[in-house]
Amino acid sequence: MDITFTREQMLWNHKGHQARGKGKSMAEKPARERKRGSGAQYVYEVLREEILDLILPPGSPIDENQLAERLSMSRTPIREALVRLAGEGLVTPLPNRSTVVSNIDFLSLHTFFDALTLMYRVTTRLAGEYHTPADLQIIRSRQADFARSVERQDALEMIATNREFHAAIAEAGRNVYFTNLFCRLLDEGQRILRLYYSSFNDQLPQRYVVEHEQMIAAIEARDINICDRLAKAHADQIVSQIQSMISRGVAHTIPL
Amino acid sequence: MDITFTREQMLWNHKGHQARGKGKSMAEKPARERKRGSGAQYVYEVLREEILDLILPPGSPIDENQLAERLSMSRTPIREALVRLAGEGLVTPLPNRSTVVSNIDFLSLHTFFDALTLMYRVTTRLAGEYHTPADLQIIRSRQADFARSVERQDALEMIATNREFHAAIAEAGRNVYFTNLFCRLLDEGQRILRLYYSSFNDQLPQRYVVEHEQMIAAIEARDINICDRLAKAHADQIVSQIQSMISRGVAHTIPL
DNA sequence: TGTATAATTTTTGTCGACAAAATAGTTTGC
DNA sequence: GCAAACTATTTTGTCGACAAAAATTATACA
Repeated sequence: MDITFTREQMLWNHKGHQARGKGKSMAEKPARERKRGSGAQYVYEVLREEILDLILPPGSPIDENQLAERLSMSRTPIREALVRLAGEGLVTPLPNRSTVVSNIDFLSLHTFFDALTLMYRVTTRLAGEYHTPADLQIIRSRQADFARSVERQDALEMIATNREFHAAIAEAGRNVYFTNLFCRLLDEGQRILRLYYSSFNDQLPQRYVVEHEQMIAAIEARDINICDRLAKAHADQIVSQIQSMISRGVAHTIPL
Repeated sequence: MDITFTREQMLWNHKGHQARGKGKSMAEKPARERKRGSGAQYVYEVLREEILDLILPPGSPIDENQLAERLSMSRTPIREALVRLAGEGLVTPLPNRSTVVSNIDFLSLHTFFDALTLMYRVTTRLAGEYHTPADLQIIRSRQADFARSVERQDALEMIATNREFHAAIAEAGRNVYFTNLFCRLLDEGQRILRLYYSSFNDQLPQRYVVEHEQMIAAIEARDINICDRLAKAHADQIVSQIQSMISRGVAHTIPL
């Protein structure tokens, strides 16, 4: 039940929407004069964003030569970026064949939801325990960003700002192991949500804003039990929304 | 409070004990005639093992040229392996300077223990939920290996077989996210335990054997509450042993 | 003698090239 | 007309080379 795309759909996505987003120029970068050592990092960031935004849809092959030409550098830093992305599971290298963007395995979603829920709980709990005033300030700022995108009914931005909000909470919990896993899960979740983002414009986001506020209050009060309960409720809410999106089956980025 | 080594200690470790273990030849590999595409994988495995066994101690720099010569291949596959290891946190790349084996951060050990304990619990719990008879067979086999190494009082083998036992339980839980994190934590734990393995020959391992048996029984009975409780007790036991080892401060691989 | 500067060596990050594998395309046989 | 075998092209994995950066050594100067 992996999601797959025909070659036409892939090309549609890739060519047609390649240069949208944060005003990237077609030439993609002035070419020469990059800082030494920043090459692979840059490729990594570009690819990561395109994968999470589904500009590179699941299953699509990544052509090293083409990328090298587009970003005007040699294949070496591109390969390094691909190895890193493979380590994070965003990309799957097929031996002696092209590397492809990892598929979204809908059959193992319960596994994903289990991990996501537990990480919601444990990071919020730890944030209640270890946060500093500076952390709270950042968290509140992220929450303001999220509320603004809900105001605007911008589903895509909601997904991104929601991610940043919870990532900030995780940071306040000060456990790299949990933060790393949680961010990986949030990334994976972003890919799934992007598939269904047109369903994201209902009454639920407003509820999320309220729940976020409650979580902030619980964190500030350092009441880890309430943190845990709120996080679990929030996670369950999100999980059931994703599940209902999937069962309704309105994937947005598989058009035509 | 990161652990550091003088250059002499590093050389002692590296040169003196490099070729011990599973009968690796000094030449390290027949050189030519490797399968295409296996190069980086091989380097990865060699480095990983040497890092976990502290043959390459924390903080020691990894010389790409030297490695390339030792394994008789070019720097390209070596760099790929290093990127992968960096992704797993076993190695830390210093920009424009050599990559070093990641330090063990004793100041953040509580963070490590938190994550380890939670993963012990959740993987055992999930194993109770999702295991198959085949899983149980593997788990029992790993437990037999562990019991044998306790019998032999071989502390180094205890560490390895204990790792495999719990990894098998995690596999039975069928959640890649948890399994991945757990294995990373077990690897990190292996490095710490190796530092103190001489303290590992007391009465505790026998107790671990018993606790393992109880966990197997709970998994087989599919009683996830007992699974959870036993896993927590087991984790607490191990954590407190490591803490007492550290407070006693008898590091074995920092000799002379 | 000690310290700051300059020259030298070592090491990393990137590049272009090449051979093994796989893919695509063409020819041959039935 | 279709399938199998062969050829050509594309693409990956690896290599050696080179330049930028850092580390090391040598030199100048107080």
